[in-house]
Amino acid sequence: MNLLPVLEPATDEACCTPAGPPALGAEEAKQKALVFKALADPNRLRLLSIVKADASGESCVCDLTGPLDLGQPTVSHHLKILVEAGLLHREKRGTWAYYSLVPGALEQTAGLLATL
Amino acid sequence: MNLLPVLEPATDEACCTPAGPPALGAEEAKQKALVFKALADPNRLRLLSIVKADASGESCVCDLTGPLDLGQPTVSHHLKILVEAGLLHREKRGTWAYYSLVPGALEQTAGLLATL
DNA sequence: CCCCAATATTGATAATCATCAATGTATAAG
DNA sequence: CTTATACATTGATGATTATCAATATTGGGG
Repeated sequence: MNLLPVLEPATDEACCTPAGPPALGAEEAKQKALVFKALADPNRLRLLSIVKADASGESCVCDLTGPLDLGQPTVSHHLKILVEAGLLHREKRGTWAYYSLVPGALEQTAGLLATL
Repeated sequence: MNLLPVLEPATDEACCTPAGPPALGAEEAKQKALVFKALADPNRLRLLSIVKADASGESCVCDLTGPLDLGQPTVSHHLKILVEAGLLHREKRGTWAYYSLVPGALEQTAGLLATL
């Protein structure tokens, strides 16, 4: 049975750094960029904002085409991008599709910036 | 458009809300999208990460063209976008240009998500 | 002054994207 | 079954973007 070194291992080259990740890998960066790509459009930011501001916590497409000055297919397209980015959740009830914020998704995205 | 079922408790709907902004205006959204546009590229995320990970807190262009598989003009272009977004600071000393994180910029960007 | 190294800018090109018109799909009502 | 409504998908188009090659600019020696 070997004993643990009493002092810090002097041979370790990374003994004093706060040990953040050395850098962002190519694949990791590509993955994180996907979320920011979804946020990199003014109309998509407004969609998130409207859904978030709604008292019921969810909005249907017909409630979203009005505030934005966009056609219905364009709004559907943006909503799909937000769903694929993991920011919105889609639930179909009857003829309507209700979109709501994925709980914690915005906070998790904010966390991505801290762990760059 | 559609009628919502009135099943909610309906107690204290106005008195307890934190009174966040009702929604995001078009101009405000356009402004916020600019920052996320700058973050919506894998190579720019890696640039930020490398600058942040550097022990000295700053990196010159010659330190950034290696890790990324990009030419020098492309790296300069990305750095310019990050500077214009208010995320990086540029300081020229001699022939070299040193880039460093703008203090608090990442945290402030994270805050944008909370105030959507 | 001339030359070299580090970085920035310009111009061109291919790829991605936002938008709309037209069409497709599913569900509810009659 | 037929029709209408809510939403999604497709195809096309104009705009934006990422990248590189070539060139310009800046600053430091000789």
